[in-house]
Amino acid sequence: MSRMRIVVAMSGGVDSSVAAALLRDEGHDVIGVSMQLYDQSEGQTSFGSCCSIDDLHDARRVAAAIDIPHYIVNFERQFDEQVVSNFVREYAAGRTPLPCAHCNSDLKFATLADRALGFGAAAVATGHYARVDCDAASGRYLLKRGIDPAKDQSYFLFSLTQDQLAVARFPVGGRPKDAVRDYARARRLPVADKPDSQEICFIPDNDYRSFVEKQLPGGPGDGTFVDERGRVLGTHEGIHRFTVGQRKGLRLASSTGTPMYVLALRPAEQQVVVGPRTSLEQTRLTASGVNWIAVEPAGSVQAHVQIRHRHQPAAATVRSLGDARAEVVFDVPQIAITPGQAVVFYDGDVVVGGGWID
RNA sequence: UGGGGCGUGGCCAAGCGGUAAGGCGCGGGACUUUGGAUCCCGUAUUCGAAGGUUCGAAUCCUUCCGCCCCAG
Repeated sequence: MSRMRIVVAMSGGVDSSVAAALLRDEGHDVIGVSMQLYDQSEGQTSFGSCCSIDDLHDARRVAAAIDIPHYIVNFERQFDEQVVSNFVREYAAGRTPLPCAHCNSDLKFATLADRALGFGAAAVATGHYARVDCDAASGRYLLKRGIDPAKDQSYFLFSLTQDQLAVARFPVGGRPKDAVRDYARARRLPVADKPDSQEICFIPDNDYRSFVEKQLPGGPGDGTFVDERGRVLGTHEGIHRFTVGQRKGLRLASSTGTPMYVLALRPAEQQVVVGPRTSLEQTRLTASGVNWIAVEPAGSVQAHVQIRHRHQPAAATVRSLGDARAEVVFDVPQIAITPGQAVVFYDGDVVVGGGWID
């Protein structure tokens, strides 16, 4: 690979730090950039876990350790517009958002990529476990799973466009997590033994409910729990507190003695429909905002389809409905198909495409 | 003080003579850069109290205590 100027999005975690180090060691002209995504002036050190002031500091220390310039860009407004507001809006609408995917396609590989061009960079790198290949035959860029199946993050990247993939670099995608850790230690990066981040980075104390409630225009609306026949079983304090497939926190002791799960959310009626686990099984779904990465199929294609992060891909038939919509029919019913989550179609390691579950 | 019903772990609740289901909640664990997601494990030597019948009772009998309903 020829030497080029590359901007690396540094979160302060191990993966993006190693990504920067790897590129640096390959001889590229690397520029570290960290995104400031919320107002730090109020002294909320616990705002989130991946973008806190401590993380920014870690990123700066890593940049110094590998001798690259480091900048902090202020994307508070964009983050709020692209990610946070969508997150709140989705919950209010009875859907379960996937903020990480929006952050990737709408912020990191959009706003940040634009800024990178301003630095004279030719590519944007992140610490995601995924790979990009260029298909010689079609000339299209392909998104593929990371080598380490346990850490693969291609699911969160399904909505990257060809233009975005063209400039995307995922230096750790071809390595197992252990190797990334080892590299960080060998390179003496100060974050080598930092724990992996998890949960939503902008939610303090993992309390997304309070976060959403503070931003809901009319505040949380009370509603009822109903069974599949519509019988009222109890009351709840807001539809945003639930997601399809949820079992815990319902505080409903079923009369049948079998666990109750959330089957669906009805925002118009503020109803949470609950029922037995077997009622969570569904064979079909439709998706919107579909992004075809490899190629949009003329007819139906067989694929392995993932309906949530960490979901074991399931064999299914995928059909384009046109207008960025698609239908998926699984060979075997799947548990808890959840509106708002991403559905991603795979052909082996290759992401054929993906969309948002209706 | 006529009639009827009921008292099972923090809560709901099955069992109705054979040696305490299950759900909720709680505790712990696994998993995890979405989901107070899911999953796994644990959670009553004891069934309001005391006697009795029985090889054996939470389950049958007696008495007492405490609730609830109908009628007065």
